[in-house]
Amino acid sequence: MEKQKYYITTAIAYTSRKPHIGNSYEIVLTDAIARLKRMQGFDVYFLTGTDEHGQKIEEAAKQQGITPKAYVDKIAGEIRAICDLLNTSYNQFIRTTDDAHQKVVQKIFKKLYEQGDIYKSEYKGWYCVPDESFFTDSQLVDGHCPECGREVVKANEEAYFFKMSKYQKRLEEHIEQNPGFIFPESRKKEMVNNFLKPGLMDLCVSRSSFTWGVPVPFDNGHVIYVWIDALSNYISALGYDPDGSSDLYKHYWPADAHVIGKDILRFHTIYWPIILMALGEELPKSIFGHSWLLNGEDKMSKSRGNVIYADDLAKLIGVDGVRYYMLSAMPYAQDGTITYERIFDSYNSDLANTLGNLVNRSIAMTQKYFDGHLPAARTAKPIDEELAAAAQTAKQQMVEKLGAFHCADALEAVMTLARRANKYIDETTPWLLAKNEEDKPRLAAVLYNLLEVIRTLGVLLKPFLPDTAVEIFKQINTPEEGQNKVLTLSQTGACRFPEFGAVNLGFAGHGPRLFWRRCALSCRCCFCGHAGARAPCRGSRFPAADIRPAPRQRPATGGGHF
RNA sequence: CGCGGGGUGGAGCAGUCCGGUAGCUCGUUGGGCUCAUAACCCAAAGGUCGUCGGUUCAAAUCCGGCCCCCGCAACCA
Repeated sequence: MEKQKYYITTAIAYTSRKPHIGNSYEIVLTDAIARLKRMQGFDVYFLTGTDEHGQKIEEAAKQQGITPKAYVDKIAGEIRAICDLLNTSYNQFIRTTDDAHQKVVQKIFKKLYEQGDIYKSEYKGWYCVPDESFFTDSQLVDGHCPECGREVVKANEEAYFFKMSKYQKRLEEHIEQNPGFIFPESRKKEMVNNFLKPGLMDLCVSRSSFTWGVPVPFDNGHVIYVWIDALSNYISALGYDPDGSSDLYKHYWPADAHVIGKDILRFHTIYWPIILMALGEELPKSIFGHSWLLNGEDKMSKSRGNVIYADDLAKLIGVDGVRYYMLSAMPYAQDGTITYERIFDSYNSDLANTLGNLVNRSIAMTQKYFDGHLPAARTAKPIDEELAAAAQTAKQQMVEKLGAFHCADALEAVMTLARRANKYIDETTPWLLAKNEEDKPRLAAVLYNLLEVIRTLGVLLKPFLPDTAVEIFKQINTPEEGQNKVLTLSQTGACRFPEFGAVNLGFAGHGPRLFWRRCALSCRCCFCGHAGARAPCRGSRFPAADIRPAPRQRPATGGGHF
């Protein structure tokens, strides 16, 4: 039977500057979903990339005295490096400066123009002469230029417009008939109440005030503005073409999920579906507007000086440490916060104490008592079934929650299993069993069950912490087929492990390898290394990374997203 | 009255749709254990679930008023 396809995308990141950790959240979240879907047997295609045109970039490049292309090449490189650093499993990284993309964008624009959905008119607004910039009514601050505060003059600029209103009714019907189209629900309400209900204005889809963009194919001096340029990436990447699309496109479109930030919801839930309607293409199945990761109370920004970058953080707590924090600290539909103290606490208590220590102590006992090879004679007891049941619950919860984008809840379900396993150790007291020869079969069973649960944790962690999962499998010598299935209960309710015997440790004599070492930092608030024990310091935030990073990590590189 | 979300023990969250002993993680205190990473396990303290009122045998959960916080309110992306 052919696999069911699943096409998921992030927004493409704007290449204006190096992305901070809040920006990087999106691709990690999307990656977790993509990995889950692959585990579930879907034929997944995961797209990400960069949005590289526009006035801001043109200006930024000018300031640095380089060409826009050189500028975006550099930033796009940084963005991609961060996506790679964060171990995200995208299938394609599209750039809006790609030739193929630009050609498709031009074709789309032409098609829409020829069929009458795009028309030429005037963009009425205000012009700030010294800044050489146009502004709309709503952008003005007290009737003055929002950037310099000076007087603005009325100005008209020739521009192309898209007839949004023409498709409004169809879009409203579609949203109504497809309850899962926009989620979370609160975001959908915002869009419907703020934009759809009052009625859509036609959208200005070209600019002539700057040149860094895809040229309008039939009108010199105009470039295609961000909407059609950037949004089209989702189809151009697959090989959409008004004159006949590729097989890849036919196979994967429509997208199953667009994962985007709440700030660009309007473009994805209104403009984009309408563009697709005009093109006669299917609409995406769902659009998820995620919330933001904030630094304490504030949005991260350079001017506030509170920016945290994923690559810096990874030097301290490893890539999976960063992923773990992002994925566990974000509530479903509310903004989450990142502070050094919270990073420190969640890292130590979840990854080091609960998970890392569980793996470490279980393997250590297996080696200490059996030289790493568990004998076949094993005695089961009823309590084992509780452990197996906990594993089942964890699996079911993880799949259900992550599938619904409730990522933190999904991870919590996995950690709950790890905690249950730690408790099981105390309940079964293997160190006492080890003292009597006649208890050896029971001891073997206990340790086996632990290793099975650890293997299960490895499987369940794959979407979230891919490197950690691999490390777990390696440490307990898990064969390929054991890396996908979690343990199951037999019909009689007795504990039955499908890969019984799979965890025959192959490196007796070696100690377990610590991989989530507890961070013993002197400063709890900002990792600055300040010596005042637990007292908060007022030192600079996030300086050098010389404070005992997690031992395993990838090379640190640049930054990523929008 | 523009629209929407939030206000739950010290901190961060779940629960609210489908009313019925208020839950989880961290932190704190006391105890246990010793396989393990000053870890793990157990127990306890700590909340009138923003506020006022209503419906109900019963409300964190339903209804209404009010007070705070946040997001959105179209061409910066």
